[in-house]
Amino acid sequence: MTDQETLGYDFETAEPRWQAAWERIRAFAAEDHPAADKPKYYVLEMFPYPSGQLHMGHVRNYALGDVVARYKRARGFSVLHPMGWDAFGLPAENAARERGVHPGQWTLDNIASMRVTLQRLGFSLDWDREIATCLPEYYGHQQKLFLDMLRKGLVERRESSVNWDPVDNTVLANEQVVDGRGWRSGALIEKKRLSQWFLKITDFAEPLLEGLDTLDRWPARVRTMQERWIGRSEGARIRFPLHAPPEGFDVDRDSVEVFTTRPDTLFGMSFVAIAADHPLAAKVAQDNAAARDFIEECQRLGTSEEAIEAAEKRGCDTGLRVVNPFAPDETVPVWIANFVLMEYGTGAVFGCPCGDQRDLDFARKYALPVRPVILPPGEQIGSFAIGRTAVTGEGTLINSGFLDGLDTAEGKRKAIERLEGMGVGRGVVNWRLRDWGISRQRYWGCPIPVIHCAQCGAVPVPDDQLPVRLPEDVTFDRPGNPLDHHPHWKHVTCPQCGAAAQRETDTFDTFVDSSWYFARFTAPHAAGPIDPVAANSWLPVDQYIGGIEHAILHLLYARFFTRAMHETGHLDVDEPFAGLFTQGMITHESYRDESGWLAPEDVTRSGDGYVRRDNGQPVQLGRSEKMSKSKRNTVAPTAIIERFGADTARWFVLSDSPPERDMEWTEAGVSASARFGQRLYRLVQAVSAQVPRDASFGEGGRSLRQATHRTIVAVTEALENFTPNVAVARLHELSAALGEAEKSDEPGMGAARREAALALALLVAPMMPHLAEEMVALLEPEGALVVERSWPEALPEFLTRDSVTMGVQIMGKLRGTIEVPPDAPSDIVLPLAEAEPNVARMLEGKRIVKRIHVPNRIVNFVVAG
RNA sequence: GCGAACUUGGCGGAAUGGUAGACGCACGAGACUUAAAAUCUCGAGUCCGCAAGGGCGUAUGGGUUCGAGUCCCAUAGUUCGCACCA
Repeated sequence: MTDQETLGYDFETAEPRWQAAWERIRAFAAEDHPAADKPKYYVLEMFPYPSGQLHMGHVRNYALGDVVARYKRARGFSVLHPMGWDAFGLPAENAARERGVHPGQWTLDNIASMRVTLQRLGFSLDWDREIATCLPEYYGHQQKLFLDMLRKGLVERRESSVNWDPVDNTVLANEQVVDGRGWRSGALIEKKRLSQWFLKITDFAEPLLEGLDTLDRWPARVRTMQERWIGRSEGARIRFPLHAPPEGFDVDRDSVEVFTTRPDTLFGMSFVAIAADHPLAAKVAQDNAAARDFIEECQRLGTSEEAIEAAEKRGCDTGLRVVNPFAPDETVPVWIANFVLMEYGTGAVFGCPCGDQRDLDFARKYALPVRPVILPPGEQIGSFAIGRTAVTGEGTLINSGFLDGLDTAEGKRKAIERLEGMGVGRGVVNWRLRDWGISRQRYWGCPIPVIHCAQCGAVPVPDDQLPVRLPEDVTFDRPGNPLDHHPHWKHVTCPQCGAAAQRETDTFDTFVDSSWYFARFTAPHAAGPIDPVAANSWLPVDQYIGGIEHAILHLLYARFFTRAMHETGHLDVDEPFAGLFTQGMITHESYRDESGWLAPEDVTRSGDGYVRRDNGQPVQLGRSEKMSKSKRNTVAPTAIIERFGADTARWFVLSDSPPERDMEWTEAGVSASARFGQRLYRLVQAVSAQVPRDASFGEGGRSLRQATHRTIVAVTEALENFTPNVAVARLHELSAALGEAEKSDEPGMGAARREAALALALLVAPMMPHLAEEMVALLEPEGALVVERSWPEALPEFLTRDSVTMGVQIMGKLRGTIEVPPDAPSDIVLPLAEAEPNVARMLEGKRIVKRIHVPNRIVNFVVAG
């Protein structure tokens, strides 16, 4: 016997039936422009990468978005809720190399099967607006956007470093570098300089930072993370001339410019450190074998900041010395250090061991001098010494010549003033944010629409030749970029002079694809990239929903791109996402035995533990963690839909955990959700069978009506607050009240039950839309579809309470409760509280010092003696 | 390493600074049943107590407050991000 044969509600036939009914009336098609008589609401979930199978994380993400979309539609908004595919990327190329499938075919097949799953889940999506970034109908417009930015001066070409695998002769992504080695070849990777395209996001550093203040419906932590990422800091650039330069070096030409946020500590400088890829380091390395080896070693760390920062702090003395402008008699050594980043500031820092922990560690390691220049508050100048801990806070400057006695802020000001007066430095604002390198040496991405000509340089592909299409006939039988190997694709003539020229064979970073898709959704069939009228009327996205892992890069790139599209005349908005919600992961227990990880369907509960289904042998239970293929602790949405139906899957992912937190997937939880759906159906069946449609309310049923209308308020509030788990709890309570009412023969209870049943149906609809339709069809067979109905309204007369229960505390500890009328004044409440038997007993022999009464909430007696 | 966050019964979690543990899961007892499943009813943080009631309790240690899960400081553990995964 299958699960559903024992059940009353047959989701297997009902779900497709209602999906067809919605389709028939095109219930989810958005207007080209939001209807004039309705407020607009654009709800968007981060579109998926078509990896092959929809996973539970997607179900949670899209179920959340669908709750918002359906709720807002019921509240009378003109809703835009589209879906598409982030379809370019490395996994398709990996599949091509590993299995010989063409990346395009692999991707389109994946899209086809994932679309079916999304549709079976019954999401209220406007499928007419579907886009896939790997199709020329999408990426051609992206090429146009890029060229517009190029013409506007927002694009630059310059050199930067990549991870190079010398065995596979290919560029590796950071995630393909494992412990400094290529993931396939195992070769030690090297840094390699390549000419690449950059989008000048740093031009927008200030507005991107300031714009964060306007995003009041973003999680504070995401705003903080972006703020830190952009990293505005005030400080100084200081130029140190070389002291007694060796042969071939020049005092000024080879001087070192540093950026510092602590110019006040310049008197404590004991070394200067430069990045391994600093030009001066390269120059030193020409005839310094030790430096050469050290630089080579640094390059093996790869390009990821994480690897560089986590590595042991090491350095190599170049033998050069520079002069401290504040102490011209002193010179300090110049070191190459593996913790200095070329990308930040000037690629060089001065080391003040007193004021910076990293500098102090470095100085101790290489026996460099440590001069105390900051006196922390409460320390005495005579006894203060620096041990293993630097003074990273503020203090009073000491041993610092003209800065002596000043505090940190004043010291910075004076130091900069003096540096500027001497002409060796100036106060500057520095940003941590770096320009966005968008060139990728890969096939499965959007071609960069540029032609390289020996005479004319980098020439944009003329607009009328767009899109530059990816060639289909490519091979993956050798490493490197197939576009580069292709027999004729890159060989073209220069659009300007007609001479033989070469196409750019790099493609865009896939983050470019996802930086404007929300705008394309507003007019997905427009002839140009963006229809400004549609974009300006639908944007910004009112509610954007996705994973916290995108808190920085994707969201920052999209914010930048929107500003860049504004500047190139494609739209008039600056911030793409007015509201942001970041949802947590789905986790599951993991199981293993000596043969390795086991899938949930291979194990079963037995007593206190788990055993294998096939041989009954006990299984070790691992902790609950993110569903992943490697741990085999995944649960396929398709399997759940088949066994329990879409509504159960949706209900479960929404029910237990607050959506921003991780949620644990459990078998018991899913079946509980299925049971609740059946319970609702039975309750409504009973009402439909027992209560005539024209039953009148009369005097009875007030308590059920109160429960109904309070639930309407509570569920509405929960959905507005993005806490569907709380809505679920309140709906459980209303269903319990409705079940209880079946036993009552109060006159008027029938009508109250009908009212409760209909409210239940409408309130669960955003979460379980198919079941809701079924429930309403039982109650009102000729009535409108739920998707055409508006959200229920609570009647105020049922929201008032007859009495409230208040806690009574003594010294903040609960000693009893009292029943009082709502909003009862202190002269009624306090005597009642004091008279409560247990309270009275505890108050005996004590003197009440203070009586605290918070109406409807609490009474607290402070006592003495 | 740096940045950001999270931590409440056996489990998921609820709680405008005001009765901690709503709601659900798992568990136990009972009803229905030839039996099981399903369904329904009741119970339950923990310790002491026959009970009434009391002690303790929201990761750990401190602080602010009449009152702290909630605010502040420190510590621990876990998670996310670190610019070529998406």
